[in-house]
Amino acid sequence: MVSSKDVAKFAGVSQSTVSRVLNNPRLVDAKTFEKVTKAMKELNYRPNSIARSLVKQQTQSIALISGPLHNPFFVETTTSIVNYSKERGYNVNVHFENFGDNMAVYQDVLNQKVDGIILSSILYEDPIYEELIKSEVPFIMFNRKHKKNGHYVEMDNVQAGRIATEHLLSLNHRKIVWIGGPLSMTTFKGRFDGFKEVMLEKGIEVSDHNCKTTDTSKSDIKKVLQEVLAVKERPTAIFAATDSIAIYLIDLLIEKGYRVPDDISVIGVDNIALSQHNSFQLTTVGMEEEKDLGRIAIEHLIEIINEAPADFINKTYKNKLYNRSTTKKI
DNA sequence: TCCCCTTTCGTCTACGGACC
DNA sequence: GGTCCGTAGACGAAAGGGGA
Repeated sequence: MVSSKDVAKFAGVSQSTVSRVLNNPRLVDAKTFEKVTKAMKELNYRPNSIARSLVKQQTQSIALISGPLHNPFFVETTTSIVNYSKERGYNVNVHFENFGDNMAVYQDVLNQKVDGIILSSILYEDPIYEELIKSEVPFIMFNRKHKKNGHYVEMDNVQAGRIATEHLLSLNHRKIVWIGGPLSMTTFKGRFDGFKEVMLEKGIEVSDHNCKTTDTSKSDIKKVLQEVLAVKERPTAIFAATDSIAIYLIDLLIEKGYRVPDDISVIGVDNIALSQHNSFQLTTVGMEEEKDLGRIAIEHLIEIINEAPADFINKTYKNKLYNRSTTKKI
C-alpha cells in the first residue's frame, strides 16, 4: 500500500509536507503543492483513515443502532441519518436492535471506537446506559429514552396515544383494542399510557383483553390478531401503536375477508411516508411538523460531538391527527 | 507458558531552522 | 518578521523478542 512516505520520496519532499498538502495547503508553496499532488496521482495514493484517526482521536464514524427494518419508520430514519452524516463527513456503521438481547450489539459498537452513537434500541431501565456513560462516547437516543435521562429526541408518545384514542372514541368506537410492542420500550409505554388514560377517563376498562403486546414481527402480529378476532364481541377499532403494525394488521384483516374501515377501523402512529400511499391512506398520528426524528437526532449528535454541551438535549415534539381513510364512524 | 517491554504501522502537528 | 519545510514525538493495537 502506498503511504505518504512513498509520496514524499517520489515528490522529493518530507512526509510532513505531504500531510500539509492534504490538511493545510495554504502553508505550502504552489510549486511544491503541484509536485506533491502530481506524485499522489501517479502513485494512486489514498490516505489511511485508520492512521489518521489514531492521531486525531476521531474516527469520523458514527454507530447507529436502529430498530428492525421491517418497520418502515426505521427505513426512513436510517436513510436520513446516513445521508445527513455523509453530508457532514461521517460514515455510519448500522446495527440492528436484537429483541431480547442487545448486549452483543452494544459490545460490538463500543469496541468500534466511534465518535458518537445514535440509538433507538434502549429500554427504559436498560443497564447499558451506565456503560455508555462510562465509555464517554457521546450518544443520543431517538424515539426512546432512559429513566436516567441522557440526550434524547422523541415525539410525545403519551399525547400521540391520547390523540389516537380520542379520535376513535369521537367516532363512537368503544370496543377498542391496543396492539403494540413491549412496554419496556418508552415508545410503546407512552402510547399505551395515553390510550389507557383516555379510556379510563371515559369509564372504559383497560385489561389484557383490550391491550395486546407483540414482538412487532408479522407472524406475532398475526397470532395476536387471531386472539383479538376470536372473542365473542370482536373490537370495532384497533389502535396500532405504530404505522408498521397498522399496515400489517390491515393486510391480515383483508386476507381474512374484513373490510377496513367498514368492518373495523385501524389507526396507527408515526405518520411514515408509506401511510400516505393511496393504497393505504392510513389514519395516523404524527409530529405536528412533518420532520424526521432520525434527522433531528443526528443533527443534535454531531452538535454534541463538536461542542459537548453542558446540559442534556431533551426534545419532545407535539403531534396531531392525520385523518385519512382507515377509520370510520359507527 | 507467561509476562513485560519494545517496535511497528501511517498520520498529524508543535517546534524550530533556513531563507528571503 | 514572514514563509516554507523538515524533524521528532505522539497516537493505539498488535506482534515480536527476551527473560523468568
